[in-house]
Amino acid sequence: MSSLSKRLPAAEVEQLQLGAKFFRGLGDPTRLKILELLLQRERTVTQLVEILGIPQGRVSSHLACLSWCGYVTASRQGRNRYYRVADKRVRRILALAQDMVADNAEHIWACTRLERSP
Amino acid sequence: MSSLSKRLPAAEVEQLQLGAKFFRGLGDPTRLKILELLLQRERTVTQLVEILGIPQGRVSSHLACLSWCGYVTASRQGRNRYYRVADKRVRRILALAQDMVADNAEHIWACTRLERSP
DNA sequence: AATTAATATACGGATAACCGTATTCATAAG
DNA sequence: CTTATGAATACGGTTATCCGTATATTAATT
Repeated sequence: MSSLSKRLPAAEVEQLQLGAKFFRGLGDPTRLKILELLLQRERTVTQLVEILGIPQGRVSSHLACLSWCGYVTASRQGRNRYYRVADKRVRRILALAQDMVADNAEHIWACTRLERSP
Repeated sequence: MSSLSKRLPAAEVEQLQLGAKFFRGLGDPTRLKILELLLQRERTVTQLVEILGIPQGRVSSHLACLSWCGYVTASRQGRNRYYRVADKRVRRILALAQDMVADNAEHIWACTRLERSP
């Protein structure tokens, strides 16, 4: 429970949780890499496994996550499943973020909210 | 360890981890609400505490997180500390996301990668 | 200097999310 | 119908992240 429920309307809290979940979909390096690869061209799970070098099940799980959030879609073709980026806005969001990250790289590492470096 | 380290260049993995961390900064409903409030106008910690109805330490922690990632900055004024959004791009990212969320709301709830609803 | 107000940090517990391995499901080929 | 290939799901362990409460820091006020 987001602890916001006390003072904020339930409907608004729900919207915020939805948004947060959406961003958490992008909050994993493997998923970011997958999106990057799918922005180049559509690909099958096996192709992604080869490039990423991680277990097939893991890749499928990440793709499932990306799919629920509306970042990617898939289509069958024989026994292969081709994944592609679902929405033009994905590219824009990633570009904007990359832009901001470039300007703040050193700081971001420190963001653990509690433990600090020294 | 992101498990990508095997096949991808270390420098690229680092970039991806940075990007992921950046998005995780937005992956919390309280922090999204704080950003929304700070997009309206600058505010002190106490003001945010009043609106959000959560412990002051919690708010400060979230602000610290947002600050490390470059989303907000602060300035002293007497014994108050005024926080404001640091970058125009924040508004654009949030708007894009809200847009996409609106189109995918039902799906996003289901994104737990493993456990499914039925 | 001592006190108060505003803000920041620390700590321990609870939950979510990731990982690797193993298994199941689906489609096509023999 | 059986086997093999591609993909999805399940499970247990580990780490990250959030929360509440408590404490420390900073600056103004008396």
